[in-house]
Amino acid sequence: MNCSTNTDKQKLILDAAQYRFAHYGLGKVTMDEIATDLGISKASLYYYFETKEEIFRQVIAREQDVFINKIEAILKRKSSASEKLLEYFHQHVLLLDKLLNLKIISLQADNVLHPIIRELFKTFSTKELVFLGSILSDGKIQNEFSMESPEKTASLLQHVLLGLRLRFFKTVKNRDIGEMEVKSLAHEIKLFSKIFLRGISH
Amino acid sequence: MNCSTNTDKQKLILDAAQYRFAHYGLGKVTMDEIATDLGISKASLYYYFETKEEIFRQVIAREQDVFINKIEAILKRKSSASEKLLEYFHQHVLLLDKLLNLKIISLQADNVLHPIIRELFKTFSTKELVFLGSILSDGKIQNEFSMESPEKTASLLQHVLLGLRLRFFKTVKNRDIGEMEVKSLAHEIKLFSKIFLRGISH
DNA sequence: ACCTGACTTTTTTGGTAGAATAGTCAACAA
DNA sequence: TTGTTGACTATTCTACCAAAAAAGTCAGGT
Repeated sequence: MNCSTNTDKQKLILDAAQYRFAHYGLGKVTMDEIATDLGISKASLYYYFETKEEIFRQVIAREQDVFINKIEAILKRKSSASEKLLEYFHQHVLLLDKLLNLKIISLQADNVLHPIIRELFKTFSTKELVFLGSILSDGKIQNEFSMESPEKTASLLQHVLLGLRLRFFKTVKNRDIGEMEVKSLAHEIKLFSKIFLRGISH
Repeated sequence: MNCSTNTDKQKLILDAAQYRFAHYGLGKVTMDEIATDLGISKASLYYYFETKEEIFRQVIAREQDVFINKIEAILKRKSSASEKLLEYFHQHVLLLDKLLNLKIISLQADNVLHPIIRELFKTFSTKELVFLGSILSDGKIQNEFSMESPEKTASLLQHVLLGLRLRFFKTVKNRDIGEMEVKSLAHEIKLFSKIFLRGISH
């Protein structure tokens, strides 16, 4: 679950694994390769981690942790709800970039994540939804936003963001996604955020 | 390309094929089945249509034609740009329902449409974009809407709609999508349309 | 406590034979 | 001439298996 209780050695392994995953994705990285990168044997990896999947899981978990922490820091600020939302959009794009490099969000259609990793995304998504809901709810209370249901609006917002991403991957899919492509998506999200904010402003 | 120049017999074939596709999808319908439904031989089908794929293409084309016609009718009305947009959203959901029944939008991940059918969707998408662009552009000229680029906004709108759809299919995927599920998506699109309209209103 | 080579088990891959289905055509009928 | 067909061929899908690759285990060494 947590990744803060990892030993230094475990962190080194996660680093090496992350480097490999970033290049080739989960399916195309072998335990032997990771081990060789670290100058140890494959069997040693199993001393520190139960399975290969568990390593992958923790690599994702680390990135998500970073995101969640940043997000919680945003919530504590004294800025307006609008500014918080904009900052959220920004961090959202940054996280996407990270996960993209890890080939976690499969660009291919065969996006069959193992249940455990799916679960990770699910709990992450839940946290994110709570976060969005509280920004919107706060904004409503402060008379900065105007909407019927902050919960439903938060859900919509989350769905639009995920949707734009999916749409994007679907059409780009061929060739690797480079910086330029991510910029393009970021740009679209920016335009959306403007209209959206205006749409819920009081 | 067109399907208005079809003979009566061809229309009957398309009807029979559509009925089958609606139940089982392209992959699970054989030419023999369609032929048997019509009480003719498979060879006869090839007298009227080049390939099985061509039949499927024309089935889709018919539905898209209906949509485009309705859309063009909307454009000619004297209603406000906002009302036109809302009507567009409405028709959009209806079309989705139709195509869903035809199992055209695959709910599975393996959404590998044949290039020809992909092309069909592409030209459809282009028409749709022009349509959206002109509504937004008109709205801007009439000082009803306020935005920097109607073209980019139209594109965003299209992407959001497609994205919400993709997101929806991805999460529902298991089991067939029934009326209830479509209602749920329609509901979300409705909420989006409210916020979006407010976001671009002058 | 940490590490490893040698091992077993599981998963992936590639090929292939047979079945299912798309698509063709010469001949027949209206 | 237009439409139809049974019998044909060509292509694609499926089920299967054996070999290769990779995951995962373990007894024993430092």
